[in-house]
Amino acid sequence: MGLPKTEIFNDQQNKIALWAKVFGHPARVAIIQHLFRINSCVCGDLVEEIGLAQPTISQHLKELKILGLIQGTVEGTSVCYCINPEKWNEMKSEIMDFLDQDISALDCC
Amino acid sequence: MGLPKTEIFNDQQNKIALWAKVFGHPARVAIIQHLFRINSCVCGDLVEEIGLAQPTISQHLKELKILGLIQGTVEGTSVCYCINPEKWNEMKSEIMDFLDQDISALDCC
DNA sequence: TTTCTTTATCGTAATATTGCAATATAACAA
DNA sequence: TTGTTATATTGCAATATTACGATAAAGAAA
Repeated sequence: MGLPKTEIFNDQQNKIALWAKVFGHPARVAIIQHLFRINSCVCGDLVEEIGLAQPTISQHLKELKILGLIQGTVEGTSVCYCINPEKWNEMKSEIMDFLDQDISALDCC
Repeated sequence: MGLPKTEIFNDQQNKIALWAKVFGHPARVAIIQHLFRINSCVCGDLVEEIGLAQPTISQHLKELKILGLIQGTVEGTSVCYCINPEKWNEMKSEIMDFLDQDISALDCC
């Protein structure tokens, strides 16, 4: 035990859970916010910006990269990261579909 | 180690991470979807509906309850769960604020 | 009362996540 | 070549999460 039983859920449910999980840590939220704020790619300053050790940041970047939300471009010695707009919009619309259900008609106890 | 360093992030970042984390498991996504689909409260049938053991469902319900997204009303021997519309909308707008940033202007490498 | 039904809690095993020191890698500079 | 800089990977310790059997709690039914 200890592993989620993904096989008993449908693709949509598993996908939403995967998107949500990657935002389930404030460091990854902060990384995304920083990429939006500077409005371009970022090389190197994330370690100082976020305040975690370099290997830790690298690991969080990897998780965002695996889902395709960010992409890295090698620029000489450093790597520039930026948001992948297509993936971001794909994720956004899937999350919205889940969140944006009509709640006004709820007939509750 | 092993514990997230929440103190180095701001309240908004931590809150988004908390909301996201609760949806980071497909069982909790499925529970919410079921509550929306039947459009009323649900007593008892979640265990058969989801397909996990009763203590496991109870635990997932508790996590949704802690964040206030669902509420339980005791009905005799059973407990009826339903979505809390106010909390749902609060969560939704906070997540939307995070997701709904302008990506068209991104000047990337 | 006793029994049944329903949900919550406890305890525990298995796995996942977080964080970082140490080290590896890769490109540039001298 | 050697050194420097920036990022990735490895390895490991600490904590968190997931899942469920056993059991508790509480109201309903007999």
